[in-house]
This record gives sequence, structure tokens and C-alpha cells, in this order.
Amino acid sequence: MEITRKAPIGRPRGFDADEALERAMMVFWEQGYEGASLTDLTRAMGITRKSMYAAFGNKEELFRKALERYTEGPAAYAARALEKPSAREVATAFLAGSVSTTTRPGCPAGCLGVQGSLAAGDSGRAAQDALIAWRDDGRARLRHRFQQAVDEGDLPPGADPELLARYVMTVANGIAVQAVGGATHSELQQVADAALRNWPPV
Amino acid sequence: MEITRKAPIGRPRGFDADEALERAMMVFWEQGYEGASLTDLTRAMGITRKSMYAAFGNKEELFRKALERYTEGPAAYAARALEKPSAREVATAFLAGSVSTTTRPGCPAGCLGVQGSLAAGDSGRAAQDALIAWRDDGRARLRHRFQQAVDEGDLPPGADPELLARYVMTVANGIAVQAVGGATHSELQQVADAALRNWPPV
DNA sequence: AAACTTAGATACCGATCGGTGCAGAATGAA
DNA sequence: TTCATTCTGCACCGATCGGTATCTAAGTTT
Repeated sequence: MEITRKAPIGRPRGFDADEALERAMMVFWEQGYEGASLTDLTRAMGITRKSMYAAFGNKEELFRKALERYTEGPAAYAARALEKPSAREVATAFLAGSVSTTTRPGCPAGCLGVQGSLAAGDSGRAAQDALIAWRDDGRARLRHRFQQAVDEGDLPPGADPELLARYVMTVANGIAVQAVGGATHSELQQVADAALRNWPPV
Repeated sequence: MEITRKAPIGRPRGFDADEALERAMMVFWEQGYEGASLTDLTRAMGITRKSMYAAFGNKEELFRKALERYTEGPAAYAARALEKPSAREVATAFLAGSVSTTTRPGCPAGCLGVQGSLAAGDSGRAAQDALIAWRDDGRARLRHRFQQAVDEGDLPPGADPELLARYVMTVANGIAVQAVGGATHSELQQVADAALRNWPPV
């Protein structure tokens, strides 16, 4: 029972799947799910349609994998923020990360988790639902973290973790919208600072 | 030189153009520019493609007219908010209006001015630009109003109208995103309250 | 070498996209 | 009535959509 599944017989893949997924993520980030055509995607990935289907399944699965990659890459600031020692630092790091990620040079403006999740035709409904679930998940993690802060006495007993999580997420979503409209890093960081000037907002 | 252009000869229009535009606005509101197909639009408007083209030009012009109608209808809260006597009331009314409009029963969730303006394929770029300009215009009006408040002594001399306008707009944009994700009126009103708990956020 | 799998290129599928052309009926002004 | 215009309805345009088929070439296993 040796585990010798090193190479699965046949000609090996001639492209770097991670690299290709990264490129696809950027296209989805900029154009959204419906706005990104297979022609756009495969051209950016440097592979043919057939190779894409063989490697990733179909457009929807490619999008889901791109979203995962986005979560672990550009959006990793969220997970890092949750590990900060105080609720104030969590909120501060979360918004600062959202500002940086939505205005990073060389990357599309805005947030992949927000792009294309607002309006959708029939073909984009599944992707839209996936993104709403993605944001809900992020909000739930913030809520749990703030609940923990209340339990630890870091936040006052009257603080409402649900409200605080929604508040932080709302500001972050607004920042993503502003970024697409051309707002700069420093402009949005000022907004983030203003949003947290009295924390918690009770 | 009499102005007798009452009826322009020929068979008169057999449908109410305002009513049709209202229906089109709702479709764009829900599905965005690219997500709304001509089939969706004309079915909702109750007219044929030909009639739509004769009355409104093309899809893009229809969208622009729908956006105007949105501004004067569901989004009229913005203009009303600007007339409030103090900056605090302006901000409060603006956010309350955005909460109500993005969660109004019988209307699509979210804001037409934000839907479909984040991600776009090639065919939606013009509409995307129009929406970004629309939001910029709203932000400029807020900025002027807050500048006036500073001039009048309603806001402290150190207050930054630019920042305040962007802050309010950012929260409103975030509220629109949250509404599409299913947030309720009361949840979002709590967020709006939290955002304005210390005003101005200096 | 045989078996197997993938790559690249190209053409194609049915469906839908935004937008038109056409036919025939309807309506009002001249 | 005559003429002009718009109505409805339907078929149609070229282009693009997501996805597939088919070919040959290439590389890695057994």
C-alpha cells in the first residue's frame, strides 16, 4: 500500500494551474462573474478552453476556486485581523486591510467579494449567491470575535456583537464601492479612521 | 407662428411612456444594466422591442432615463436631505433615506446607483461610468452642503467637508451592499445610527 | 514500444445578446 | 378620403455566450 501517486500517467499538465488560477482571479475581480467571458479568462490564463475545462471543470467552478484563492490571498487581511488581541484592533485592522486591498496598485479596484454580487442576470445568480454567502461568513466571523471580546470584558457588556460586525462590514463594503469609483488609498483610510473614531459606537 | 404641436400626426402612442419607464427602472434596479436583457425589459414594460426603440432610443438611453427617474423618485431622499437645516440632520436624513430605499418592500433590494456599477463587461462600461458619475455628483452635493455648514458655523472650522461627504457616501454605499445581502430595515438603521453616533467624526 | 493523457488549434453547437426589417392594422390630421 | 405615423407581432441579422468535438502533436507512464 505505497502511496506512489506522484505522476498520474500521461502527458503532464503544461501550465502552472496556480498561476492560471491567479490570472483568472484577477479577471473576475475586475469584471465580475458575468462580465468575464471565457475568451477573456482563457486569454489571461494563457491556455485554451479545453485545458481550462479539463483543469477546473467549468466557469462556475473556476469562479469558486478563484474566490477561494482570493480569500487566502488578497483577502487574507480578514483572517489576520480576527487574530488581533482586542476588538478595537480587530476592527481597525479589518478596515485598514480592506482599504489596502481595494486600492492596491496593480490589482483591480474594489473587492472581488462585492463585484458582480449586486446585479445579476439569470446566469449569474449562483455566483451572486456564493458571494453573498462569502460576505455573510465574514460577518459571522467578526460577530463571533466581538462576542468573544464581550465575554472577555474587552468590550462593555452592553455592546452588541451583531451590530458591531454589521457596522464594520458595512463600512468595508462601502469602501469597496468607493474604490471602484476611483477613491484613493489615503482618502479611504481617512474614512476608515472616521468610522472608528469612537469605538465601540454605543 | 403658432405653437400647435399638440398631437404630432399619426397613430398616437398606445402605452404610457412614464409607466413603461418605471417598469424598466425596476428591472435595471434589480438586475443591473448588463443583467437586464431587452427581453426582460420589454416584457416588464408590456411593449415590443420596436416600440421601446421608437420611444427611448436604445438600451443605453433607456437606462439613462431610468436612472433619471430613479433620482427623482426612489432616490429623491438625497435631495430632500440636503435641504435639512443642519449638517447633522443632513447626514441623518441621507442615511435614513438610503436605508429605507434599499430595503423598501415591493422594490428591489439595494440601490440602482450601485447595482451593476462595480463589475462590467465591455458592453456595460458606459453604464458603469454613468453610475460612477452619478455617485460622484451626489458626493459633491454633500460636500458643498457641508462646506456651507462650515461657513455658517454649523460645523466646527476644523471639519473637512470632503471627508464628511465621503464618509456619509461610503456608509450609504455599504448599506446598499448589505441590503442586497438580505439585511433588514431595522438592522441597517441601527448601522446608520452607529455611524452617526459621534458627529462630526473629528 | 504500447498505453495513456494532455496541449494546442480550430471549428462547431444551440442559445441568447442588442438591434432591425417587414407586414398589416390602427389612428388622427390634413 | 388620403396621408402620415405608430402600433403589434414575428422573423431575422451578425455577434457573442458557455461549452464541446475533433484533429495532431507531445510527453510520461507501464
